[in-house]
Amino acid sequence: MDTKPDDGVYKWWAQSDDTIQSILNSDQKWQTLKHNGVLFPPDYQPHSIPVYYDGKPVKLDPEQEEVATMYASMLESDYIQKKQFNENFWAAWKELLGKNHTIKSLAKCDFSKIWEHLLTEKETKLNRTSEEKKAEKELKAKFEDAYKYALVDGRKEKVQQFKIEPPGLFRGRGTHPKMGMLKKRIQPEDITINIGRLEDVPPPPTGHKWGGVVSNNTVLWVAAFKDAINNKNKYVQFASGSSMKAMNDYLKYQTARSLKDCIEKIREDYKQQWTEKQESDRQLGVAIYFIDKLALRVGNEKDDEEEADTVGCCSLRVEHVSLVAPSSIKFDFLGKDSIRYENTVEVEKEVYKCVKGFIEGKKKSDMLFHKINPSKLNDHLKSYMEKLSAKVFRTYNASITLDRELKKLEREITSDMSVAEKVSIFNSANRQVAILCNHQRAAPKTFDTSVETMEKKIEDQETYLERLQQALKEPPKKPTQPLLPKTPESISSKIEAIKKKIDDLKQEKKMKIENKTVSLTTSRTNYCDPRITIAWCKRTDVPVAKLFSKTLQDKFPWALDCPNNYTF
DNA sequence: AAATAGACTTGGAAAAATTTTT
DNA sequence: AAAAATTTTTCCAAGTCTATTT
Repeated sequence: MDTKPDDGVYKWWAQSDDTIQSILNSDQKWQTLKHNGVLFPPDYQPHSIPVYYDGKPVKLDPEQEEVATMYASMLESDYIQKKQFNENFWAAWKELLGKNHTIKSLAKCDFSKIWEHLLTEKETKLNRTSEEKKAEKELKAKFEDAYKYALVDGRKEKVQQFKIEPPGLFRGRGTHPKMGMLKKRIQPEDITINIGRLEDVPPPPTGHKWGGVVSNNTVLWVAAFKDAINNKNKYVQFASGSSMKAMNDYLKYQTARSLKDCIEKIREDYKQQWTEKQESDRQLGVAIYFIDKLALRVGNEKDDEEEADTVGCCSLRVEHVSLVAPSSIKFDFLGKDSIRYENTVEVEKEVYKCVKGFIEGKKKSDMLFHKINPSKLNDHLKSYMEKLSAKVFRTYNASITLDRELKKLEREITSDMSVAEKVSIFNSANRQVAILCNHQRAAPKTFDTSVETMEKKIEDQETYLERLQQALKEPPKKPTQPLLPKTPESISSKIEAIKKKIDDLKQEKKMKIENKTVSLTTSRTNYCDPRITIAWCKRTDVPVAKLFSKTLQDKFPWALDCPNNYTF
C-alpha cells in the first residue's frame, strides 16, 4: 500500500452543513477501509543489572527485571514517595518474583544501579553524532510510515496513536487507587482489528494471532483493545487532521454557535426554575446555571473504589460548596485530572437561597444535587435544541468569551505594533478563556530563573537609560564605555527606543507571571472556534502560524478561508 | 430507570524538536 | 557549537454522552 499523503485536498467544507451532517449521521461511516494495522513496541532487552536487596545483589529473570526497571526509571518522580504507588507496584512485582524469593520486602530494595544504567543509556543516546541521529530518525520514519495512514473510501487519512502502548506502571493522576499497578504488554491477541471486508488483513507479528478481526463501518477506529487497569476500551482512531475528525469538530462549533438562538430562553427558564416548588426543578435550574455561568463539566458518576475522587457539577457534594454571606458561593473541589477548582462567585439571591436549602440537613459527604443526574440534565437540554448537552455550554462560553475579549482589546492595536505585541494581546484574551475553563498547568521548571533573567534584562536597560539621560543633561568630558550616541538628537531618539524596549520587557514579564499556571493550549485546541482566531489574524495582520502550530493548522483547514469579519 | 458498554473528546505531563542565548 | 530556554508533538489518562442491557 502506498503510504505517502495524498496531494489532492478533500474540501469537504465546501458542502452545506446539512450534507456534512448527513455524512456523519449516516450509519455507514465508510464504504472501504484499508490499513496496515498497528505497531508494537520493541521487545524488552535485558541488561542483567541486579537489584540490591539488603545490600546484596539479586539476579532477576528477564520478566522480573523488566518490571524492576519500570520502577527504577521512576525513582526520581513523585510517585515513588506515594504509599499507594508502592503497594500496588509491590503486589505486582511480588507475584512475578514468586513464592520463597530472596526479595521479601520493597523497603529493603535498592534500584539505584538500574537507575544509573538507564541514565548512562540516555547519555549515550544523547551523545550520538548528528549524522547518527539523523540516520536513525530516517530509518524509524521509514519503518513507521506504513502505519501512519489508512485508506478510507480511497482517501488517505492520518491515523493517530498507531503505536501500541508499551508496558509500564500505571500513572493515574491525583490520588488514584490504582497508581503503580502493572500495565502488562499488549499482545496481538488483545487487539481487535477493524478493516474493510474485502481487504487483506494485516499480518499479526510472527507466532501470534489477532484477538479479532471485524468490519464495522459504523465506527471510526482501526484497532481496539481493552485497558486491563480500568477495564475500558482503548482505540486506535484517526488523527485530528483527518477529514472525519475535522468534520465532527466543525459541527461541534456549529452546534455551539446555534446555542446562541436559544440561550436567552434557557437562561429565562432556569431563573424561573429557582423558584419552583419541586426541589428537583430547583436543582436542575441551579445546576444548569452553574454549567452556563461557571463552565463546569456535567460531572458523571465515578467509582471511588476504582478511580480518583474528582467531581463535576452534578456530582458536587455538600463539602465542595460553602455559603459566603450575603450572596456568594465558594467552590472548592477537584475536577478532571484532579485539578483544583477554587472560586468564590456572587450569585443571585434566589440561587443563594436554593443552595442553602439543598445543603440543609445533609452531611458533608452527601450529594448537593441529589434529585438530578447528568442524564436528566441532558434530557432536559434536548428539549431546547437537538444535540444540546452540557459540554456544548463550555464550547459556547469559551468561544464567545474569546470573541468578546478580542474585540474589546482590538482598539488597543495600532499599525506600528510588532507581531509579538499583537500575539501578546491575543494571549490575554485567550487567558480569559483558560481561566473560565480552569485550564491549569504546573509552573514551568524554568519559571523562576526565566523571570530572574528578565528582571536582569530590565535592570540593565534601565541603567543604560539613566546613563543616556545623564549624558543629555551634561555631556561627559571623556567618552565612557560602552559608547553612547554622539549628538543630542541621536541620544534623544535612543532614549525613546530604550523606553519602548523597557515597556515591552515589562509587559512580557507580566504576561509570563500571569501565565505561570494557566494553560492556553487546551482552549485553543478544543474550545475556541478557530474562525475567531483566523479572522482576527486577518484583521490584525498576524500570520496564522504565530497562533496555530502545524498540527493545529492541519486540524482546522476548514476555518482557514473564513471572512475577516467572522463573528461567533 | 438504573447500570453497563462503547466510542468518542478533552487534558496535563513528558518527550522531542526547534529556537535563542552564551 | 554547546547549552539553555521555549515551543510543539506525543502520550495516554480521564472525561462526556449515547446506545444497549438488565
